[in-house]
Amino acid sequence: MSEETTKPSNFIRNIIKADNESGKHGGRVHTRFPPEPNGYLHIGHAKSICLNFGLANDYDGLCNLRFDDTNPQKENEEFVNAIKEDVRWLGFDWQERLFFSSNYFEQLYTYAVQLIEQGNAYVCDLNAEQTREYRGTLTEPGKNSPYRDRSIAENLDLFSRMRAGEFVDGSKLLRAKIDMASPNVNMRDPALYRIRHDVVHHQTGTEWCIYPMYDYTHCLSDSIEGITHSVCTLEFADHRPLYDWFLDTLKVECHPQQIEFSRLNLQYSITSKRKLTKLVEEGLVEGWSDPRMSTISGMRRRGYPAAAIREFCERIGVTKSDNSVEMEILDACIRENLNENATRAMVVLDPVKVIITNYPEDKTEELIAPKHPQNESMGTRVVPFSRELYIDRADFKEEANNKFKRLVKDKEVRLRNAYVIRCDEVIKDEKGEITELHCSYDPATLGANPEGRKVKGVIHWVSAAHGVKAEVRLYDRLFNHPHPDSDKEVDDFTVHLNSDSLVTLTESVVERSLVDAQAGTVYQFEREGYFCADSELCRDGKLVFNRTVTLRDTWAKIA
RNA sequence: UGGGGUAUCGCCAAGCGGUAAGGCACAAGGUUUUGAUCCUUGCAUCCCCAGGUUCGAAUCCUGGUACCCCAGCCA
Repeated sequence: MSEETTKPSNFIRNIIKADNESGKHGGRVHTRFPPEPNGYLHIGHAKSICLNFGLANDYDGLCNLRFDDTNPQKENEEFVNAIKEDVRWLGFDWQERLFFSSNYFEQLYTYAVQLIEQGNAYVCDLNAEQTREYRGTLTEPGKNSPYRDRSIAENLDLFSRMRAGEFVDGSKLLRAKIDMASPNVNMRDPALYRIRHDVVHHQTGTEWCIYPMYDYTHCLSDSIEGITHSVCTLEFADHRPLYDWFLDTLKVECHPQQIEFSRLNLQYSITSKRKLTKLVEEGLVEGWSDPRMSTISGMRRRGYPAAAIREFCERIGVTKSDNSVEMEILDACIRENLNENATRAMVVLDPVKVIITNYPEDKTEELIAPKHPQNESMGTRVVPFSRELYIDRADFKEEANNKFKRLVKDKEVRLRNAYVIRCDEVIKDEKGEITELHCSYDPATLGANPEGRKVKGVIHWVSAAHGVKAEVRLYDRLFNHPHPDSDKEVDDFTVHLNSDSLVTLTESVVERSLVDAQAGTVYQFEREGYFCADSELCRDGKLVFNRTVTLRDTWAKIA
């Protein structure tokens, strides 16, 4: 795709268009997605991934995957691998451009030495608490560190000894010498390097005992990679002067442009890595890929198609304004995709037995049903019909007004893809619970409307002898508060956890064609919703389906 | 008068001085062997507020107001 694109405009695309016209970066577009491997990616990252890779794609540019791995205490290889898998699954390709900030540690060290030589950085002996005190507050300027005016020679010596491991953690810091009175606290002599012994970095092992800070590392990594547009979220806008300061002060050739956009806030979910980590670590969910999680791996296991997530990221747009996106937009994207692509099936979630009293006991018909009612090319499936069936308990009432378009005692209903039946008798146990419905079928109604009467209701069913038992997991939103992580009334967001977010059905019966369901495949269980064969729980012939999303249900609103 | 950012329909969001796109949601019809899908129609005389400039302002100017972010040796 070139610049002549149909994608909706946004302010970043406008900047790129203007840059391309003025020749600012030589007409190049080179972005990067820079995750820190300290957790799994979530829907907010998906927005950033789609933006960065999408921009590169639309303007014939490139997008790198770069792990921002400067804090070995929180990072590990598991996260690196999970992130790569998620980005790839989302449909993006970094080709040979997989990088780590740690690839540049040596270069970064050299730049730091240059800063010291230029008199732009110094080694500071203040401890953490003192550093904070010297920094001042938002409304009061800070004051200069007593170590600020060490000689260049002393700084050079100290810094090389920091690297050599002569000093203990926290005893020294390399700091930029900028302005302790800056109204922007980020400019008050920010830390460049801290000392960290006793940690093994997932990429560099124990080679280093000093690690560079984000602000220092990020801009230079961008510059080294020849990034043109360094897109990040709004909270980094205050860091932009620092981003530019490092690049200007070091007089590097490539000076990328940092552009900030607002992060996604999805209602009834959480997009904070720290809080998602808490859910996992405290066992409040079944791991990072729990289908209720807003993680990419959770959504994948839930059955959300990658294309639907990409479409969602497209629809919500990119701006700098605070937002609160309704879950309905995501749901609409999921349904739109799955309605078009998912094979149809009949599944009885909560079975009650139906006996067709006028149907021969030993007979079975192999009825043919389309895999998709609007798309013949998807083919057909065989649905066995016999004397004993299951229908859903919710699809029967002994008495109901004619708004209830399902089975009612002494009334008729259409069995989807099969015959019209009438309920003649209701059998109950001693507790009054319905155990069987005795019905009669009209043999003339297979693929034809009954003579002289209209049957408007259609319900789904499964042949008792041919259906297969399965576990069905009904998922709902994980939280029952639209903004669980910004409710100032409570001190712990977990109080907003929805206790009904998972309802497990163990007695469901699926039609025979589903026994071979491949993990990850999403089906439409007609009249119920979209369900995905679980990738972790379908084992040894056991069938487990996750509800991806329900069908739109206008009846539920009325009833 | 610490700094930075944002304010257009319930939600998201175009708009860049020429007279308010689109999507979601919602409402009303039609088709339908999924109360699904699909189709049709409706849905901001008004763009945070108040002044001003202009033939003309959501777009420019001035002054307010509200909300978000920043004081990690996290990113």
